[in-house]
Amino acid sequence: MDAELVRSLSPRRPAGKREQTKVQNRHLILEAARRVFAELGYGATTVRDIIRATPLASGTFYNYFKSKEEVFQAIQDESALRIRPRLHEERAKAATIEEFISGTFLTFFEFVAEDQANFRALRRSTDALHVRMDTPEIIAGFEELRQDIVAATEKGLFPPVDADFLMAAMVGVAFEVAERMLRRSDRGPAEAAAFATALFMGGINALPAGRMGGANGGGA
Amino acid sequence: MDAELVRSLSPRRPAGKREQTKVQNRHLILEAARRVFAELGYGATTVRDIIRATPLASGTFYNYFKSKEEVFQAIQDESALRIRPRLHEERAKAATIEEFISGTFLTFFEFVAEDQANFRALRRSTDALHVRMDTPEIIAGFEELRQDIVAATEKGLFPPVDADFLMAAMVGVAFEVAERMLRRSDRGPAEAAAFATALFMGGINALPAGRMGGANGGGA
Amino acid sequence: MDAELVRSLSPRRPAGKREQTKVQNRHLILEAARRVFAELGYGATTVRDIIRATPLASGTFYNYFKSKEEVFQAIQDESALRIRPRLHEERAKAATIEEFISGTFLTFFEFVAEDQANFRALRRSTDALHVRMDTPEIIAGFEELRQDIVAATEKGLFPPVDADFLMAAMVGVAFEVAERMLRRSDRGPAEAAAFATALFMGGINALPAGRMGGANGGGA
Amino acid sequence: MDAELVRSLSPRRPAGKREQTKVQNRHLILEAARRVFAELGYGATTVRDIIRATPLASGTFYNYFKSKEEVFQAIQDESALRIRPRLHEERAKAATIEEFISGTFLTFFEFVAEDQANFRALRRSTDALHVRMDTPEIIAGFEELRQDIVAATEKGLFPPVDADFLMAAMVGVAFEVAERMLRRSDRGPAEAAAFATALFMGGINALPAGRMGGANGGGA
DNA sequence: GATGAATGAGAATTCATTCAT
DNA sequence: TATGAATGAATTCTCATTCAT
Repeated sequence: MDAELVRSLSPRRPAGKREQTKVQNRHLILEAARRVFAELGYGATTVRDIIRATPLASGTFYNYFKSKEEVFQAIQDESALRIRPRLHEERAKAATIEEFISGTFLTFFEFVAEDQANFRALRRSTDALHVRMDTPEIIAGFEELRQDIVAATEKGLFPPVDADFLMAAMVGVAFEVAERMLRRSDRGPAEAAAFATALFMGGINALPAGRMGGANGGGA
Repeated sequence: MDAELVRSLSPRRPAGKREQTKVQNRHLILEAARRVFAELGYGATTVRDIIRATPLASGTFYNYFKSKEEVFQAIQDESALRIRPRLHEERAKAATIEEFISGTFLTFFEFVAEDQANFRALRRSTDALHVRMDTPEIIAGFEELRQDIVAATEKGLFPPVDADFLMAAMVGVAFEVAERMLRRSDRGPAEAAAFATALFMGGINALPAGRMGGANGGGA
Repeated sequence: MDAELVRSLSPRRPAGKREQTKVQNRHLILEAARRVFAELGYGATTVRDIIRATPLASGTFYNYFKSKEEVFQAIQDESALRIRPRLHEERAKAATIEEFISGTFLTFFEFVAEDQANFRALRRSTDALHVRMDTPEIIAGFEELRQDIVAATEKGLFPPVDADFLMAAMVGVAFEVAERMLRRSDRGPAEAAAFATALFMGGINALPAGRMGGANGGGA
Repeated sequence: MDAELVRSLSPRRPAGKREQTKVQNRHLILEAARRVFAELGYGATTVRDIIRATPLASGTFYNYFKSKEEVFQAIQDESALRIRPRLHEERAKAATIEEFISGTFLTFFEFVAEDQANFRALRRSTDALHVRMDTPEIIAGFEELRQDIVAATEKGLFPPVDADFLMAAMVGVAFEVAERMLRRSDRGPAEAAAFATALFMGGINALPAGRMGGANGGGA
């Protein structure tokens, strides 16, 4: 039985000094990276920049991450990990289309508003370059939305839509409207969600039927 | 009469060899850059990569562009310059909401389909990183859409919507659905446009009133 | 008790291998630079030339110096640091003008003779270009001479001279005569110093009064 | 007989348009170079910088000079060419040591004062790097001074000095004091010359005998 | 595991110079 | 002779990564 395993199983060594430092260092790096990405933008940031924003030594970085890509991904995944369950839960408990739609958007916009620093790292205001990294966790989030749509359709909540396109549309609206919201002082998460919800509520019934749908008169 | 003089007076002056080469070289670089960006993705591409994809010498690159950012921007602007007038024209001649909306989306999706190579440069297939560079020309395109919405609203074509959010929503749907479309073999520009149009046609009347709107029961 | 702790407590701590290497590398670079400057002249020397004259990697250079200017300055400062105290001491202990003057020149010319390699870096034998870098340390040396002159004047050792011009004159003679000395086989430090001393000894009393001087009929 | 020769001999083609432009262009380059050297310092200046400061094309530069070194040398030579005859004349007509010495220094300091821009290019105030290029013309000026000293010695004007060291001393004092003079507002050419003259007048008789002197007990 | 200096490949960029126009 | 874009060698410098301590 190896030492690592013993330690992780041991109920009365809840966080050895080593583990604590490890968690702490990882956190230090992630926090530093968040700040640096937000300041320099993803493209211009180098591993050195991140290390410099840290009290740690350069070699230490590589005990935690292989590259800036990996840190970036970790940051994105962390966000996704925090919001995905909330979104899914909202949709799971939705009894109506409206609850499904508005629950999704309101949760998302509220999250973005709380988590601005992070969101801004993706879309840096000061230069023209937007970056979005579709990490496995984020893609899973998209896929989950798609499946929730399919499930809702099967429950008869939704008409037979093209779930793939609908998911894309919701994602596009969510990200793009979120960005506008952050730039405006007259619109908060509630207004943004109201807007997006109304758009989809009105539109949803008019949509051409999707691939998995039943008998329908799809097409343009 | 000397050759130079003759040339400068000639109304159809065939643009001296010098000018011709300049135009040609600029083109050479832009084409090479397009290919390289599509292959390696924006982030991984270096100026050297672009030069290598060119018959030109390294120094020559710098006679035309200062950095890869600048070439990238030039490429994006070029695309925007090609599509913007088409989009605007579609909307200007729209007599109904439907023409406005479907004209915009169909034109956009058709452009993307034709121009795949370019659009793909934004998102390298093999990695998760999306980039979008909002060049002045592109931003102007967004703004133009916003103003066209305002104008249509004033003409009574649209109900009093939040033009900023509506523009953002259309942009988000356009880009995100376009990407899906490119990945799917069962959906082309016509289907994508039909989907997006239906969504907005249904939704538009349900939208809360915008900032410039008249008396209506908007809000969350 | 761990090794690090032991080391840090040890009063004769032999400067860990790391520190040793750092000092050594800095030295390696300075030595190489001295050689290269002497051979190619300051102007023609590149950072690469210096690195090549070193067993180190290119990046290592930049851990120690930012540019060839900085290495050059370090070399000059090092020289100045070695000679300044000697010069000052000579002058401080001078009981007569003659000791002041001859002590300064003899010390300088002897230093130059010992330190030829360095001095020659200022002037490449094969071309016409002289360079002199007035580093802070060197300027401080000039200023120290000026102040020593002022002090000697206040002690009544010197007549009330223009200390600024006198300093300049001594500096000019020192550098220019030193250079001649190095080119001649019939004159060494002793002769050069004798020459300069005689010049200033004879001339000093004839000088017009300086700015800080008392009542006298100076001027041209 | 070649065209160039014919042209240069022809009395009635005092300056064909071609020649005029040539002289003008050469002048343009020299003036631009003077400005740029004064601004950037010799080391940092590139041929491109000089060309940019000119209305001419890059290729044109090479019709006149091979490198920045050559332009620099031309500038220095031009100065030397202007002052050398004046200095020599002063010394040739000197009936006494004093006239020899003071004529030399006053002429030099006046020249420097008039010609500041030029002189400053050599010794750039804003950074630490001094450059002096001993062009053939300048070296000839030094040598001329040495020979004038020898001649004056032979005429019995000077005691039997070490002409080489004396020349060096005068050169050193001239350049170093000139620089101080330019930095001071309370001392002009007259004062600088008075200072230098007094120094050398007093000192000269005390100097050890030189190499070319008669029987003397020179040495330290 | 942490440290941080060394490494050296390679990226960005400049520059003197050429040469077709 | 003037022009100015093209050239590509050369230079500066950064960076991710390693590894002895």
